[in-house]
Amino acid sequence: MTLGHGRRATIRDVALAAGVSISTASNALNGQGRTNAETRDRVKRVAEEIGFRPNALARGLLSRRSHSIGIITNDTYGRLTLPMTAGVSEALVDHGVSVFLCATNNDPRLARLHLEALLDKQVDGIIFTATRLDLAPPVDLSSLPMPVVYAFAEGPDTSVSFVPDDSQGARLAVEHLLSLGHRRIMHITGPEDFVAVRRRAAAYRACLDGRGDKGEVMFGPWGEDWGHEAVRRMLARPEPRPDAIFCGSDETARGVIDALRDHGLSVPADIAVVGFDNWHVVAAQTRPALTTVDMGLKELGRRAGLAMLDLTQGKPVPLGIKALGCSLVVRKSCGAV
Amino acid sequence: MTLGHGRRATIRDVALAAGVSISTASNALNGQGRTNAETRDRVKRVAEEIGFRPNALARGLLSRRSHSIGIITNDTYGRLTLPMTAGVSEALVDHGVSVFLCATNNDPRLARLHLEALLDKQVDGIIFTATRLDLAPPVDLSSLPMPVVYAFAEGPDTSVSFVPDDSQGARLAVEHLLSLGHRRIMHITGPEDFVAVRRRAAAYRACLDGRGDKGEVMFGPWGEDWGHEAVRRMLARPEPRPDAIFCGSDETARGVIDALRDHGLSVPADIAVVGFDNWHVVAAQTRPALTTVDMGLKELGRRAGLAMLDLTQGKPVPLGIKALGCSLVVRKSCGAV
DNA sequence: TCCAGTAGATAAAAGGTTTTAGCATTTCGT
DNA sequence: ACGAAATGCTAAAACCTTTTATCTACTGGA
Repeated sequence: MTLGHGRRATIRDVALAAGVSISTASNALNGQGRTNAETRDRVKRVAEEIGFRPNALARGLLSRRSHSIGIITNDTYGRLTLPMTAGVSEALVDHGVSVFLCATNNDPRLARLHLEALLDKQVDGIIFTATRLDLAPPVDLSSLPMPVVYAFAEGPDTSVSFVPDDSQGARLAVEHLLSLGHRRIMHITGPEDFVAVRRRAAAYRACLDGRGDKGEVMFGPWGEDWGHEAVRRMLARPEPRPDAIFCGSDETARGVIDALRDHGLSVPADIAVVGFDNWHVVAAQTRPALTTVDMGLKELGRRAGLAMLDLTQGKPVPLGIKALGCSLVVRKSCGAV
Repeated sequence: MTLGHGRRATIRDVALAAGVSISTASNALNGQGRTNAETRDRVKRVAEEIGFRPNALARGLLSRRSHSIGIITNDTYGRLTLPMTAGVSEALVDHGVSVFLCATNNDPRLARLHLEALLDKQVDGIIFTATRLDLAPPVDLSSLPMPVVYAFAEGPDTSVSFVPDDSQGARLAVEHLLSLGHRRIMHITGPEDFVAVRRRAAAYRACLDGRGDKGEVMFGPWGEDWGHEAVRRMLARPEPRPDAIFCGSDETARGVIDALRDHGLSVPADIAVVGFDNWHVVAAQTRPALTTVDMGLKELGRRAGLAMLDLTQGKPVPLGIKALGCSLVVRKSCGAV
């Protein structure tokens, strides 16, 4: 900043200092129009010297692109949101696009407020994100004048959505257990009204069905307590005991492992356990550390960000719901190498 | 939207539909200048009908206030950031101010990129947030043309910072234990190079010092493992055992409680335990549920947001570091009612 | 009747940038 | 040497809103 006053340098200052008109300065800086190479370099040098950066407001006013997008989420405490947001942001920051984060707390009033602020600010697009796949946005997003992308949420068929492939993730877990020789595999998971829970359970059953095994699924509330309770019920029944448990969340898995230990059963020696989420605080601290399915949330956000980028640039993007593969993170709770 | 084309309604459309000039429309909508009451109402009604909302870009260009601020954080996985951001956002959304979230991952290149995007977008202010109090921003924030507020970080004396009152929080924990009759209170905490750790330890010592008790502090890495290890060391020593442990984090506390159980000691009957963070996943799931210190992160964010609001409106805000009180969340791990 | 004052409305400028159309000047081809 | 084409630059319009200064018409007072 070699400008005396606090004012930010404008292209006018550049033009003045370089002894050219504003249009020439603009052309030179953007490589548009016909410009003498010597002039172009001089303008660029001067711009650099006085620290000129174009005002995005003015630019956006004209180009109708604000280079910002909004993320609307219903999640305040962020186990899912923040990795996704980080992914989105990472995909976009190199293109000069910034991200407005709007936590609605599932409150329609708040959501409307946020949405109006976003519309006023002429965001180039909106990404909607939820804590569960089958949750509708707290405000109508179906007829906005800009593209909408759903991440970890399923939008209408005419929009673009990215979700983790729960079926494939569940298969990953079950096949891992099968490959280690386990044959009596149980599934302890969350409430059946979650679509993700139903998909994982269905995939689990399908995996076992090939072997003429119906399997057994216990639905319940999420959380560690449910893991304890489920183990209590399981052990109260007649033999044979399962030799492996596939859990619907890392928290449940932790509860299961703790409960098994309390009952004198060793993991993985007596019973192997697999989780779902790869939520680091939980999975890494479980004893033994948890083998679990990772949904790749950051990558999911990155994909959503890239899709949004294409949409704002008018490029074609395949519509519908795209399921992204999960990966298995092998730690100690299954006894694999 | 009664406008045929996808175009957003402008004030020009309002003026046309109401049969007045653009200036009159603007005056009527904003209650500026002299306007006939009848005209004013008609303009407002028309604006409502065609769904007019002023373009924030154009407005910002003129008023030099973009009604957006940036949050720069080095935290990607969000245990601290997201509650604070939610607080900031909550304080600002009612004033039409939106929040850009910039996760820098502590990478200076990324931080510079984000900062430049924010400056270009003419944000009205920047809030810096970190995962620990004594972490400098990965990019120089000292001479920006807009106000900077530090939340959960200590900025220079000439700026405005909000941090949790670690000393008071620690006192809360220790006095709770004292009030329950415990007399041999240990402190198991994080690495000594964290300023928050040193402050808590100092407050802990000061509390005991009045009773002629030096206390004992064990520093170590954060995390559950350290809790286990610390308990092992503690029990390996000659009697007398502590009758209470004040932990520097909930994770450590959970490790401590699990380890005590493994060694046949009961919490709270044999030893009481207090944590620090009130990180719900950890504190609520510990068995027994953890009594712990809550730093009020959301409130901290709210205060930072309000301060930013005042700053952008030119109101005076007291400079320096403001320590915000913590609160004690009583659960089961101390045996209090 | 004329003047001053006021109410109500508006034209124009400003904010910073990009783009279009157009103006000189030089170069090229014949 | 002359018209055509290319080169280098610029004025002005456009994006949308707010504000200032100005203009018109009317009211009331003398």
